[in-house]
Parts: sequence; structure tokens; C-alpha cells
Amino acid sequence: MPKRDNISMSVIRRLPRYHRFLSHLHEDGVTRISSTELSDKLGLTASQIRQDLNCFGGFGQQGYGYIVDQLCKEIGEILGLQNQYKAILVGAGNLGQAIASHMNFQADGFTLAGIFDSSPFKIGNRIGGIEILDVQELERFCEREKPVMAVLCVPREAVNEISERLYRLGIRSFWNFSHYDVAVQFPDVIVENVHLNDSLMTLCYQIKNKAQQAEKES
Amino acid sequence: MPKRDNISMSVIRRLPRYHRFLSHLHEDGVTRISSTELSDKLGLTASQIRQDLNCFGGFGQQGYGYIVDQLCKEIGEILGLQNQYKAILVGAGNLGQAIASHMNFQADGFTLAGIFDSSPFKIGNRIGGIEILDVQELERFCEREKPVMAVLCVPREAVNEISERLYRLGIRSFWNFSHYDVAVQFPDVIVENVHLNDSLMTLCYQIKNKAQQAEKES
DNA sequence: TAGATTGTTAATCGATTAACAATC
DNA sequence: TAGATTGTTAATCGATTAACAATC
Repeated sequence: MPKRDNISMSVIRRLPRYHRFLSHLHEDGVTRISSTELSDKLGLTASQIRQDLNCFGGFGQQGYGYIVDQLCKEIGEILGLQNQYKAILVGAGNLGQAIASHMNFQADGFTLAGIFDSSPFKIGNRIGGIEILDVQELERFCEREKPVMAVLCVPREAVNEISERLYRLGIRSFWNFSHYDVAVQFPDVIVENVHLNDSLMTLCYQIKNKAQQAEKES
Repeated sequence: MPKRDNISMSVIRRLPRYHRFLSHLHEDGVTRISSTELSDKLGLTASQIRQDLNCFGGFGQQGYGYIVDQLCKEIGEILGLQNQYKAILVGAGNLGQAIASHMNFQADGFTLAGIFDSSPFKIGNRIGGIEILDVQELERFCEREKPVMAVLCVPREAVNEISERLYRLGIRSFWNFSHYDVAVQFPDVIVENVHLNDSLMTLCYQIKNKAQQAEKES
């Protein structure tokens, strides 16, 4: 029940953080919080928090603040975490295996339903109770299970081929860990990129920049 | 040799992507490119690309465009990739191991100099030629090697303790994979967060939102 | 030179912050 | 009721886009 229709990605990207903080507050037994207190903890302005929340509805009470538990649940619903969208993971290398075992997909709105790799050394192994299947099984699996999202942990050379194949199998959303941008041209595709290299380079710049600033001041 | 001093993070975060595309173009034997061509490939405006680059200098030639190879190197230098900052990784669980073996730190401006864990089952093992050391060795190691960056792959309960300890050992920058925000209060700390859960939740929202839009239209 | 494309200034757009009336 | 804090409108700030003169 959004009040507005086009919520900007800037707002959306802050919601998981709100959700996380609120769930911790709840765990710690905090029952109510004001936008000002929350803004202190998060390093944002109270104004921004109220603006963000009011994109979706008036969750607070004037003169009182927000009920932690309730607000947390509301944000969870806005994000759609209860949906448990069916996902598959393709590429059970180092990173793929780590993602499969380390992430709590359930808590983030997904169910990991299948893992695929092409290496005979990996096929048949299990990660967190899920068997690694041959990529050749993709077609059969997708027809039966109809997953809606694919985690891409394949090497960059394989990204284009595999993403197009998955598109043909009805998958319209990708969580992409490969070092290259998914190039599926179809307009109805959602891609969330996790470019670890880009993130690391950004950190490098910040370090370099700080050093330069310090140098200049001396 | 930046022309301006305060480059916004919006600009910085686009640089690694430019760098990546240009290095591919270079590999593919492309020698020159115009901002318009580049903007097509990247899904940005030509204006934005020229604005971004001109924060740092005039790297192009009027009437001609940019020399791919040269521009790529310039961006690499802006990012500081040649620095090879010394880094350590703390927490050799699933994710930590994957990061250590999967990432090419060298290409992104860093050298991975040490890996630390507290589990006796892991200490002594090697990841990509680097031995996993006991976290108790941190003090000795840091005094000797003076790393400037730490990759945090520890569970959330440990983040605060470990980050403060690393701060005391002179580390001022963190690449944080733990599900919680690094809370080091000191102002001279640089934190680059990789919140995989947040990313996944954002993807969940986008899927939910698209489904709702489709429903409304029917 | 003519054509192309940059570098840069000005205009627009969107996101954040400030202010305050509404109201619990 | 008085005090507090929201929801919301208006003001500001920053980032993106458009336009064009400079120049290769």
C-alpha cells in the first residue's frame, strides 16, 4: 500500500539498513524510537528518515515516535521479504559456494532451490543440504521449479551465454557477482550487481586520496 | 594532479566501471573512443562521462575522442591502483576464504599480506599460498608488516572488538563484509561496506515491485 | 579548411534538509 | 493541557543533462 508509485532507488537502498537496525533494537528490547534517535545511530538526518518512511505510509505517532517492532515488520513487508522467491545459483566456485552457504536467503526474501555447475568434480556434492546439479539439468529444473531469480557466480566469459539461457527459461532477475555487467538486452530484466572489484578500487581511491590530503597539509 | 579537490563519491564510484570497460576495449584492440560511443556501451550520457573525466583533467582530444589505452591508465592512476597497499584478511570462514582466493587484490591496488582466524582447524592452512595465522599473532604481524587495510569477514558479534583492535594497530581502512556497520568512532577511518544482505533485499523489493506494477496494469 | 568532439558553462532535475503546522 | 514528535510542504543543495564555444 505505497502512497506514491515511483520510489527512488536512493530510498530503497536505505530500507534494508533501517530494517537491520530496527531488528537489532527489537532484539535488545527497545520498543519505541523517534526519528531523531534513529538518525543519530544511522548517521542520517531525522528529516530524511521521516521522508523515506512517508513514501510508504505514516507509520509513526505524533508526539511519540515509532514502535520498533511494528516499523521493522512494515519495512520487511515493503521490501517483500515474506515472498520467498525461488532462486538458483549458477557457478559453484569459491565465491558461489561461499554465497550458497554463508547467505541466509530466507531472511532476505528468497529460497535457494538449486545450485548448478559444470565441473564433474563438483556435481553431486552438497552445499548446506542442496545438491550441486549439472548445468545441463538447468532446462529440466527450471521447467519444473520455475525459479524467478538466478545468482550468477560464473566466470566472466560465461556470463552472457548463461544469462541469455536463463532468460529463455523465464528468469527475469539476476544477482550478479561476475566481474562484468550482465548484458541481457531485454528491458524487463532486473539486475542487481555486486561488483567486488569496483568496491575494492573505490576503497583504494579513498586511501590514496586521504594520504594526498595529509601530505598537502604538511 | 586533480583539477578539483573534492570529488564526489558519485563520480568515484563510476571510475572502476570506466576502467573495466576501457581495459576490455583495449584487449579487443580498440584504440580510440568518443564519449558518445562510451556512453552507449555504459548506459550513461556522454555529458556525464566528460564531466566525470574533467574532474581530473582533460584526457581527450577535441575532434578526436579519447585514446583508450591512455585513458585507462589515467583512471588507474586516479584510483591509485599502482599503490599495492598492504592488506590483511580477518575471518577465514566460507566468505573469507572465497574472498582471499577469488579476488585479484593486485589488480585493485592491494597486496594481501596475511590471513587470520581463531579456529585451530584453520590455522596453518593455506589459501592461495598464504598461511592462515592465529589472530593472536595480529599484534606481532602488524608491528612488523604495517598493513593499512583490513578485510573484515568475521561474524557480526566480533566486528566491534576486532575493528577497534585493528585501529589500535594502526589500520585506518576497512573492507567490511560483516552484516553490521563498523562502529569505530574515530573520524579518520575509511569503511567500504559490502552488505550482501542489503543488496539481496533490494533485489527482492525490485521483483516485488515489478510484479505489483504488472498486476495493476491488468 | 570542414567536421567532429572535447571541455566547460548554464539549465534542469532530483534528492536532501529545514521548517512548521497537525496531532498524539 | 503542554510537550513532543510526526507528516508534509517549502527551501536548499548537489548531481545530471543540455548547450555551445574552443580546438584538434
